[in-house]
Amino acid sequence: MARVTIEKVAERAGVSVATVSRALRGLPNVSPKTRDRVVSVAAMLNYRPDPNAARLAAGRTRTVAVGVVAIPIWYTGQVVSGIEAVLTNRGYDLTLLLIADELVRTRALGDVGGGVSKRADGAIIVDLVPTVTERLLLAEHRLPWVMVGADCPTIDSVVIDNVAGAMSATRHLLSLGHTRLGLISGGPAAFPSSSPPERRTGFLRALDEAGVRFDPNHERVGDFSALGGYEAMQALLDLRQRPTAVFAMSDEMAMGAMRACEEAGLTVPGEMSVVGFDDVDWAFTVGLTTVRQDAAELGAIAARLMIERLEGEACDRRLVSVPTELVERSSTSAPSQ
Amino acid sequence: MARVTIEKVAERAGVSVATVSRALRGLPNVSPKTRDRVVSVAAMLNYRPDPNAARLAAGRTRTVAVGVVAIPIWYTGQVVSGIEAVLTNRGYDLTLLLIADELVRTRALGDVGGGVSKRADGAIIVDLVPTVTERLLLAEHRLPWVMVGADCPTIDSVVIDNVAGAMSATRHLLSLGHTRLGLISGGPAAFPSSSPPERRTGFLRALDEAGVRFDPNHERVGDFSALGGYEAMQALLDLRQRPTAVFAMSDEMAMGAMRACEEAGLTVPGEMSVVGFDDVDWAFTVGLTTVRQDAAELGAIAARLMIERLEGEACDRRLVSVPTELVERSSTSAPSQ
DNA sequence: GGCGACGGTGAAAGCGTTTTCACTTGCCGG
DNA sequence: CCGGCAAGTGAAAACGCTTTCACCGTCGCC
Repeated sequence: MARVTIEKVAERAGVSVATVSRALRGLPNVSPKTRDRVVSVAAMLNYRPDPNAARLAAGRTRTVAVGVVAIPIWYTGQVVSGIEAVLTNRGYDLTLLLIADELVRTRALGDVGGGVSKRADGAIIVDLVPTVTERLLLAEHRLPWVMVGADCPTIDSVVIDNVAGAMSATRHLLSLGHTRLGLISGGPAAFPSSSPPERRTGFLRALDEAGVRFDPNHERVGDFSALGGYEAMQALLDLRQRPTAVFAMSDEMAMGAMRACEEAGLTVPGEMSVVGFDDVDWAFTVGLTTVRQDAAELGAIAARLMIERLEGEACDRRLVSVPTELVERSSTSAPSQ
Repeated sequence: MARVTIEKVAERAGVSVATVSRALRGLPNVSPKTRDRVVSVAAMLNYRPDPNAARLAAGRTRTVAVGVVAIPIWYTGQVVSGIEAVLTNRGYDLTLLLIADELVRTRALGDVGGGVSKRADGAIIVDLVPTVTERLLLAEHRLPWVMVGADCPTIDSVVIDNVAGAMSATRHLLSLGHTRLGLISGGPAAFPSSSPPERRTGFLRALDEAGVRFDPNHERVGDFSALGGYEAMQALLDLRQRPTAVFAMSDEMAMGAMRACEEAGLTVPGEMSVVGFDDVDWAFTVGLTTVRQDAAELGAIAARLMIERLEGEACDRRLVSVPTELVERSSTSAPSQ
């Protein structure tokens, strides 16, 4: 099965390689008759252009890089699969960049000129806000960027309204009559995203709105994992004056928190209400009240924005926000006396 | 910031491009002195070879394609992140191929000649067993393949011992005194992998070993999701003679199953024991007894095998099996009278 | 002291596309 | 009828590397 190149197609179709190239890519200035012939010859020979040659010649890769902090989180997986779906559909390749630590981060973002810019036409960054320095570097290599999960000024961003989401969760708790609320957050260090501070803001704003005071001691940081939530809740339970309800910034942390309660002999929601964030697929199995976000849709939108940037004409920076929705289940109730 | 090409480096270092190429890639036949000079000039100019040009010239891509069925599953995310880690570490790119349906599957596997073989040097397929026809097609384009999660004859495979894993779970249930066991499996249709039948085999073998009879009516298929497990368990609970314990082929299904029990007013493990498979990060939050597998490690091993195939000398087909481990928590106990 | 071998190097030929540019036609309007 | 313009086409120059091959010293060896 010898390599079939564009040249062979040209030969068999009795035209030049230039014409084949044009015909196959749907460019103008090819007569319908010629185009048909070329297309059918190509099909017959089962010709596939070599993407590398095309990339080299055209200077475009038809590839977008996706940078994520950590795949194994539910949220990340959803986003990536949303991106993948539309990218594949539009004939783009997707190259994964796992940004595990500072080192890799530098390699991927800072040094992006050599790193990414020759491998991809653009990059979608999931839940990672670039530093100012990094932003400058990005700008230098005129690569299109789109952020998902963080509203990054001057860069196309697709986000959820974390403030509103957190507020809805918090209001729900308040409306049930809770006045001593706990917060299981994710520290910037653990998860260098903008979501934690935003959700924190929403949480505090709802309290403020209701005139309820927040005891700073009632905030613990998890690392967005079940274990992190578990330990955070244990710490809260150790307090002499414990909260009667907690808002965890992710479902996984919420589940860890519920576990801690159970081990401490507290019933949920009887003695402790818990609300999470995400609505992961299995959240219903523990009756978790949570804030639903459609992470896959976030990814899909980001991919669409990217393709528009790559193929459409220049346009202003865009920001799209997809709504969240509180879903009430059985992990929350009025506080017991 | 003009493009810095290999030519510029050669110029500044006072050598030919050939020498630069050799020096930078650590090839022999370059004097240490020359190499040092080239390396430092390259660093100074911040030179990065264009991967596309390199691929075109060398005929190798330093990219491996990863085909997965569905990213959002815990298992898949783990595997991919394991792969990513070692690939990145060794200077390979990773391109993601989401194989969602038959259509894509054909495109990705069947048509692999044009599809993958020019984009990647090899492919790692996660949890998908290719049909015989597909295997022939793969063989045609001399691409190295490695399977993870399925022992595919003639192809390098890294797997866990599903039979043994399922047996350990089942024996555990039996040793507690259960004799009416239920099985929540994943149909081949829902999840075209070899794990479900293998786990089923292990389950049946353990029963057989113990001389316990299996009521075929006690098997329901989920789709490896929490919801699937939930519905499967509901069906089991509807039986006039229900099992007293069930083995679910994934933790997510197990959690759905536990939920169904709770809704039906059954206590776990009091009136129903449940054991899962995977040991997902949050399994401990519901006290799930389960069979732990290190999915990230599976991915890492697969990536290493792939790199060896690509860089090492030819060798026989390899099969590596990584052990599983039963972890006992609180979702299982002796049956109630 | 000659001779082959070998390490180090450069020139140049690809690799398989895309894209520019120049060159035909055929057609239209004047 | 002729000049000009547009559509259709091909030749050839990139694109930025890798790799082969030939070449030149230097060495070790008989």
